[in-house]
Amino acid sequence: MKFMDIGEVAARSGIAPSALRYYEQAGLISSVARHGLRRQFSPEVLLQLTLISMGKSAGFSLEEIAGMFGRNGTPDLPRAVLHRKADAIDRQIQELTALRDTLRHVADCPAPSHMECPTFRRLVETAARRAAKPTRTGRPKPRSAPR
Amino acid sequence: MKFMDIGEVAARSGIAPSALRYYEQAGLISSVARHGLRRQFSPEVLLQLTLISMGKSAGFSLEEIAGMFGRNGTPDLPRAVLHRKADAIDRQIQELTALRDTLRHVADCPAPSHMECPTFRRLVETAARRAAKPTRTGRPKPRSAPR
DNA sequence: GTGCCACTTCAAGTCGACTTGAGGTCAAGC
DNA sequence: GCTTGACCTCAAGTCGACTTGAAGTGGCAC
Repeated sequence: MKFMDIGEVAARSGIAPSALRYYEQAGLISSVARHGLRRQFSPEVLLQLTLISMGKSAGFSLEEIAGMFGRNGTPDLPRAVLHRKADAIDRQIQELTALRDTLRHVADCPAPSHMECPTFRRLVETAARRAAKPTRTGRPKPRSAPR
Repeated sequence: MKFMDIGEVAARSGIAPSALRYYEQAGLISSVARHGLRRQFSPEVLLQLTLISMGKSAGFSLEEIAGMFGRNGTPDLPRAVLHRKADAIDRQIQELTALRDTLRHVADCPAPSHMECPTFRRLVETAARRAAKPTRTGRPKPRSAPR
């Protein structure tokens, strides 16, 4: 029965209390009880928060994450949907790989202007072709600087 | 000398004219001339826009992207910085891979509650441990829904 | 030469994901 | 029993990345 109040969850997860309240309101996590006014969280929530962080860094919105992992943190979607999400992530990994390779290439390529380097153009054009594939399910998103 | 005006760039790149003006203002792209009031873009810009899209889907902010690829689209950063960016992307690929594997696991695992499945917990905890590594350079970011 | 329409600028609005601030509550230690 | 400090709620603010709207401009087809 060792429950944590929001400050401890924040300390253990590295997520601000205000964000945790926001997540609760959004239905991503839930507190198991109150001690006076204070929310009490079960240790379980830390695992859920890890899942949420993973989803966020994958570029999913909180709404999408809520869709993947129900309020209790365990996904209750049809297998097919989950596999489609996984496929979307695979495509994103492809894109990231292309970007990483492009970056490493330009770091090492001695050509004066990369725009004229055939290897560079090939890397970018290949990425463009892949991105043009009309298989968009999970999508790229902006980031906001952590404050 | 075949320059394009903004509508054509938008059509070819799939990026809205308003966004292209915003990018120009942010110093991510530049028009080569004006035809009356109208901006004229060189075909080069399409490659730059691909680079920008890649960066965005990697979770970089426009400012970071502007830092990676100068106004002319070719990076002019020290090699070390570029390699560090690439390393950050590598870490993100790791995270995405973990999330994908977790998703595929829950799709196929017959356990009634994933929270009690040891494989599930191991996957998530491994990801948590990796995320806890204090090697943060490139960071995860939220996404806004495409409209 | 006139009308159309794709462009232009600039200010304001929107959206997601939080944070901040004001004002309030309450359990625990003294 | 009183203070303290960690929590509470609710409204408003912020930030990045755009979009929208109003009002104007100018090349080109007719």
